[in-house]
Amino acid sequence: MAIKDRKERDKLDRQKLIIASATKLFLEQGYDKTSIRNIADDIEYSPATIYLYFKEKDEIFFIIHEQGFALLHQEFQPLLEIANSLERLHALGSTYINFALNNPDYYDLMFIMRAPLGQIACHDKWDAGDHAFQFLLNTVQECLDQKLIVPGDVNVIAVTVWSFAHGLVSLHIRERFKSMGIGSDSDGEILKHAMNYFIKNLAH
Amino acid sequence: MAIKDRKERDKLDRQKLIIASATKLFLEQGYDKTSIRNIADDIEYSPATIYLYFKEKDEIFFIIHEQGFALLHQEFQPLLEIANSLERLHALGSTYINFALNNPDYYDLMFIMRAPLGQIACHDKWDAGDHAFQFLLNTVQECLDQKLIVPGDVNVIAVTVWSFAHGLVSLHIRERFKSMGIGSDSDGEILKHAMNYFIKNLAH
DNA sequence: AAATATACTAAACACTGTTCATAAAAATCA
DNA sequence: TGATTTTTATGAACAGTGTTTAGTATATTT
Repeated sequence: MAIKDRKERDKLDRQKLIIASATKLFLEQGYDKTSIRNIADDIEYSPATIYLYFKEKDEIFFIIHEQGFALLHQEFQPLLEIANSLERLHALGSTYINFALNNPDYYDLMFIMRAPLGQIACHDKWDAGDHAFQFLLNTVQECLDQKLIVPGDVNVIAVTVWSFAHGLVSLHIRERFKSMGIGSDSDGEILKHAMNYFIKNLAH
Repeated sequence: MAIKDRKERDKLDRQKLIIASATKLFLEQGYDKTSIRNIADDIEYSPATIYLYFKEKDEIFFIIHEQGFALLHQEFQPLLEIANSLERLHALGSTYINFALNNPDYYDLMFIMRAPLGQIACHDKWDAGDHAFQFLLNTVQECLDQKLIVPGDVNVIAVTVWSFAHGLVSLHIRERFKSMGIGSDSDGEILKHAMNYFIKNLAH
C-alpha cells in the first residue's frame, strides 16, 4: 500500500502549501486582509479546494497561531541559561516585549485577536501557550523561594507579570499611547522604562 | 430663516437616531456583527441614507467610542472624593477593571479594537481619553509627592499602572487566562488578587 | 473496460462596506 | 398658483468576504 502512503504525503504537502501561503500573506498583511481567495490565488488552486483541507479559515490561522507560540518558545530557550532567577524574570519580560514588537501580527493572533480560538483552544489543554506560562510560573516560584520578590501566590504573581507585559505591548501595538499624550516621540523607550520600574517594584 | 433651523434640528435628530440604533445594536452584538444594513433595517431607512449623515461606518463607531469614554469619565468622578491619593489610585484601578468587565464591548472599542481610529483620533488632541489619563497622572503625581509609592518618572509610572490594568482585563476579555491553566473557576477573583499584589508592590 | 473513489472547481448563497444615478419630496422663486 | 431649484431618500450595483454544493475531470480498484 505504498500508493496510499504517497497519497497521504501528498495531502499533507498540500496542507503545508496552504499553511505556507497563508503564513506568508498573513505576515505581509495581517489576518483580516488575508482572504481565502488570496490564498487560493497564491497557490493557484480554487478557493473551494482549501475547504477540502481545512474546515474553516480559523483552522488555518490556529496553526499559524501555534507557529507563533513555537517562535516565542524558541526565543525563551536561551533564558534558561540565566542562573539568577530574578534576572531571568526580567529577561523573560524583555524577550516577551521584543517578541511582540518584532512580530506584531503573530502577537495579535496569539494574544489580542478574538478569532482563531473557539472550541479549538480547549481541545488540547497542554498547548504551546501553556508551556510559556509554565516557564513564567517556574521562574516566579524560584524568585519566591529565593525571596527575591515580594511574597504572594505564585499564580497571582505570574498573572500580574504577564498582564503588565501584555498591557504594555498591546496598548503600544494598538497605538493607544500615541492617542494619549505620551510616547509620541520615543516610542519604544518608555516601554523599557516601565518594564524596569515594574521589576524594581517587584524586587523591592 | 426658522425653516433652516428646523431643518438642521431634523438633520441632527436623524443623526441621533442612527447613533442610538447603532449603540443599541453594538451593545447587543458588538462591532463586527453590527452592519450598516442592520442599522438601516432598525431605523427603517435605506442603507444608503446612513451615508448622507456619516462618511463611513467607523465615524459612527467613533462617536460610540467617545460615549464609552464619557461613561468611564462618569465612573471616575466619585473617586475625586477619596482624600488619600494611594487609596484613590487603588480605587481608580478597581473602577477601571470593573468598567471593563461590565462594559466589555465599550472597552473593546476603546482600548482593544483596531477599527475606529485612523486619522480621526488625531483630530482632537484633548479628547475624553486624555482626560482619564490626566486623572491617572495627577493621582500618581500626588502619590509621588506624598512619597506613598516607589519613586520614578510620573509618566512611566502612569503607563505602568495603566498597562497592568489593561493587560489584566484585556487578557480576561479575550479569554487568554482560560486558555492557560489559570482562572478556570474563579474568574474575576484572580483579577482582584493581582490588582492588590500590584498596588502592594507599588506602595511598598 | 467498467465501476468506484478521489481531487478539484465553477457557480452560487448570504453576507459585508460603499457609491451613484435616479426618483420623490420640500422649499424657493416667478 | 405653477414652475424651478434644492434637499432628501433609495434601488441597484460594485467589489469584496467566508462558505457550500453540485458537477466534472482524474486516478485507482475491481
